[in-house]
Amino acid sequence: MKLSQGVEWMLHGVGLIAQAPDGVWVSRRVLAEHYRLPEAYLAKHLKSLVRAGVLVATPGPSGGFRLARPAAEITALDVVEAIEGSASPFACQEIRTRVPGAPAAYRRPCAISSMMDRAHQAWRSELRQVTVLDIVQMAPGPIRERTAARLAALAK
Amino acid sequence: MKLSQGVEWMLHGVGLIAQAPDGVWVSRRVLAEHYRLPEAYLAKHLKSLVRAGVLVATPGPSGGFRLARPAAEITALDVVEAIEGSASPFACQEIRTRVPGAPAAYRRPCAISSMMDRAHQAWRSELRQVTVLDIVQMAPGPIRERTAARLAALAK
DNA sequence: GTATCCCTACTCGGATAATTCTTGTCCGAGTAGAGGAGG
DNA sequence: CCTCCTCTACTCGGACAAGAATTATCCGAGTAGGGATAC
Repeated sequence: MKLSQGVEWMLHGVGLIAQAPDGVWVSRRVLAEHYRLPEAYLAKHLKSLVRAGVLVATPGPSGGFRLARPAAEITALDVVEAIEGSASPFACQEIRTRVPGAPAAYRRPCAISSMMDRAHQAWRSELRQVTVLDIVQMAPGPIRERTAARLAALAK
Repeated sequence: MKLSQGVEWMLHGVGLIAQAPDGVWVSRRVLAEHYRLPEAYLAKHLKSLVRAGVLVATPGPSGGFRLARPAAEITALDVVEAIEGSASPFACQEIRTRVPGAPAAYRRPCAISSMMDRAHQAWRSELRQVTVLDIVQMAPGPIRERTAARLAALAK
């Protein structure tokens, strides 16, 4: 079980985009240089976030990305599932039906599958309780100020 | 994020082994035929469970596997982590330190990493609350009886 | 009939390929802004 | 001086390779049980 490293990139990245002043679009070039990440691969994950409705993109010079909704209304789960998908990591293949003498279709859902689903929901619940705004506010003040100054310089 | 299908195989498989009478060792051949699974690949996962101390193996004719502890003392988490490892699916690479002007080592842990860890712990907590005994007892009675009869036949 | 020995067959364990998914990269379509020319 | 046009440069989006992890397989080391043999 392994999460794509794009999850970390985008959780940080969305936090950065959230700090951009109104009217400023953060391009993937700026994002890549800010975190020293491969720009080409970053594009793939940003595209996923646009598809999921978390970010909005605009082309052309001074184009880039901004949040589709207020930072307080975007949860970490939205970001994670935009990249990883919302499917449970456990894919039940109903191997219990392959036991000789077992019915082809059980009445009750598989207990193991139910347990794994509960665990998955618990995991999602934790991520749903944290918003992008929370992530931004948890960064140390000095760092946040420096970032704000750098983003403001883009609006010139 | 995807779990190995071996997780499903082994959660069911350990449940089957748990139903074996004392002195009966369930071989991987029996297990593979019971669930119609590829025997060779099954071996890999069974080996992981032995390494993790969940199962005990013995070679030779009428050899096989049995539980290393009472079924009530083995949790689903033990089985899952025996196969998938206990590491968090989120591997924080501290990209926050790559931001220009950021300190090389922060005092506080990364907020995003902490959040992902909390989610992982919530996931583990759910799986820790279910024991192998629970899994066995959740199976329908008729199925359980038929399985018990099949396992008893191995002791002849 | 009983004990001993040998041999067969079955078990698990580790080392070795094939396949799928993640990772990584590139180039093309489209657009906004700047600069120059004309009025 | 203002307006319009053109052109450039920058943006995102989709299609295309490389690497890693999972999936799948095989064969060898070792052991317990059964059968034959000797007593």
